[in-house]
Amino acid sequence: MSGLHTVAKLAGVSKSTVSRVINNEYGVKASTKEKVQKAIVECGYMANQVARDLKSQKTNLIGVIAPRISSNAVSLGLEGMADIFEQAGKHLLLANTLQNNEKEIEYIMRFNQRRVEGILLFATHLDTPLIEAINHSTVPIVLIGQDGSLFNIPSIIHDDIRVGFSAGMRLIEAGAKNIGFIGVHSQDAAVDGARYQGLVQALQHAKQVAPLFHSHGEFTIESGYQQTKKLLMEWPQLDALFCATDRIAIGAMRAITEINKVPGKDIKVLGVGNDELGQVCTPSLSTFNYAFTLSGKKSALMLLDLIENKNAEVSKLVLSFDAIERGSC
Amino acid sequence: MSGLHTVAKLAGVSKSTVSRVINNEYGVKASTKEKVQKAIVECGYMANQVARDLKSQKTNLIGVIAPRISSNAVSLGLEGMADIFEQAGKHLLLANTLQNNEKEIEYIMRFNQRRVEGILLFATHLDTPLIEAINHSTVPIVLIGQDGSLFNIPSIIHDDIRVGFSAGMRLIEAGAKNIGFIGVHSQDAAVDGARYQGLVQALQHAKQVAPLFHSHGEFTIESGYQQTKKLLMEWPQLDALFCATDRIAIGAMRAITEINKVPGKDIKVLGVGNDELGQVCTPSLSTFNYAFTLSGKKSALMLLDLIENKNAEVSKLVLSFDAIERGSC
DNA sequence: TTGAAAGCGTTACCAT
DNA sequence: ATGGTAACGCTTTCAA
Repeated sequence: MSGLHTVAKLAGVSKSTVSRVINNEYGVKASTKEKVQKAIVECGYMANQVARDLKSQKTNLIGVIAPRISSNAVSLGLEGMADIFEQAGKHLLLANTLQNNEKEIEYIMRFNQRRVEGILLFATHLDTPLIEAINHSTVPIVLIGQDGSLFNIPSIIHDDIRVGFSAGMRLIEAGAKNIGFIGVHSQDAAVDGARYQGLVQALQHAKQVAPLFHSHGEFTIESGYQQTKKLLMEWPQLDALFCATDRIAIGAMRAITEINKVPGKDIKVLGVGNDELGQVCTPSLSTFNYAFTLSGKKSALMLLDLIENKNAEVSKLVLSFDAIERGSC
Repeated sequence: MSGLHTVAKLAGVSKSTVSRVINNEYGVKASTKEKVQKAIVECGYMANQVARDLKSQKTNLIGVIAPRISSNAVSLGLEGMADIFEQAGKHLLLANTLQNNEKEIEYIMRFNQRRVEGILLFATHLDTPLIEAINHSTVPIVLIGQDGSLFNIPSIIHDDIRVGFSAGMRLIEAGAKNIGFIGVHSQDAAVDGARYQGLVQALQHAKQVAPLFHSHGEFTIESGYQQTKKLLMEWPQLDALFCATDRIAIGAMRAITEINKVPGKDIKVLGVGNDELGQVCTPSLSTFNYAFTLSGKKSALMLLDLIENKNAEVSKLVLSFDAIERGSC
């Protein structure tokens, strides 16, 4: 691939002049400009962004680290941030960690080496090694999905405690007395911890007995199904189930249906996220609408702000949600 | 951010020596190695990959261009390719075009400027400007979802004609006489064109009348719903519907249910893709399993092959599918 | 075992 | 209006 040098020789001018033509700078005679442009097409010149980045000390690159690209929260979030960064002229460097915590840390380092201007991190946990890795990062990092504000990490989160609280209130209003909770792994402070806490607070607030159980599993329909199957045996008095995600809730409804109980009648079910799956299943799933696309946009804007003004104007942003009333509660 | 130079001064050695230590090269005295390593941590040195890339003329970067990140086909495909590239030590540069054909071409150029080693392009069409852009690319490009083999563009495609044919046969065997087709936009030769063609061939093969209609719309549930609503008025004799995607089929089933007909009984419905939505809806959707994750993996492998051995060993790869029998047919 | 210097492809400054 | 040259941060060759 030919460089500036080749073009210069071909056009009989200096590299400087070619550079000026390429960058549309003033002070180039029209005739030489043409000569150069002809030479450019002749040898199929294509600017080398790597060299430019080195020279200008600016890459226009943003790193994104996700635990699972194909999940609803991530793929919608990606879509939102891609939109913002596209407008800002930034390119996206994407890493899929498959929930591997070491990879997460490795990519923070690799992206720093690549001189990205900032990193967006979809998090499903937040432990000491990760916090340290984030603190060691030269470039700003915005956390999505976990609250890192205690450690001075700018974060975009959903209102997880309040969603748990609202869920509790909705179930109580629907007449539930024996409420269970199905979460995910316990390291996930947002999805597993906060949503459960909110539920507990609602029950206390309404002077009801504490939740029957707090079960832990995966983010999948299958996991929701398997857990519920067992839990139904164990807790025959169960009359309401709050699930940390819609997929879990959908699995739960299948298990409930299988023992000839009716979700929404015998056992109320509530999910979180407003996954499209909940619209088409039977009964349709009552849930909470989480603004995933918006979380991507907001985190992108926050990161851009952090990149431009080195000091953060906002250190934490809590996204609201809407209750979605459907068949299961 | 401090560079090799700073470390060198701090350790009292030359840049060359520091470079050797960083890259674990032989021939550095243990004592100096230690000195250097101490200096490295002291000034928080972090290798500059941009400079390395420029020097080595190698970026380990792969560009991915997609029309819609959050779609099933793309997000699963991304997941598959991310896995392969991670193992190969490549990083992913991601662009979301939102179906904007010009952006597609723009990103092919931008990625070339960034000196990516190859590009993976999820395509929903293939017109002359795009073909030319691909031919002008210095780096290899693999097409996903459209057949570019006529133009010598390496492609990974699904067996779209055969899926249409199979759909036709399935519907005929189920007793259908009046079959309609709902596709997408007509520029999508794979999803709209090939799947319809296959259906036509099946009907010919079985000596049945041609499809009642070939309708065009979007890739959404809503679009499937709206189209079907109209089509049901227009074609009261309709007893089977082949939809180019599962989402369209799900929308169609809703419209059918709304006029008090039963999908799978009064009107057979078949989709394509095996979206999870089809598992949970009622009736569950009969469809064809498309290997989206695999398409990502295969395209990644094909691209890597193209990057290493400049000549392609395989120019086109057609992925197979399985029939999924559920409630709607 | 170590260092000096060239060079990767740009841009920017200083001359002319 | 144009050219020469240094510099961005690194690797690599050649010498010492």
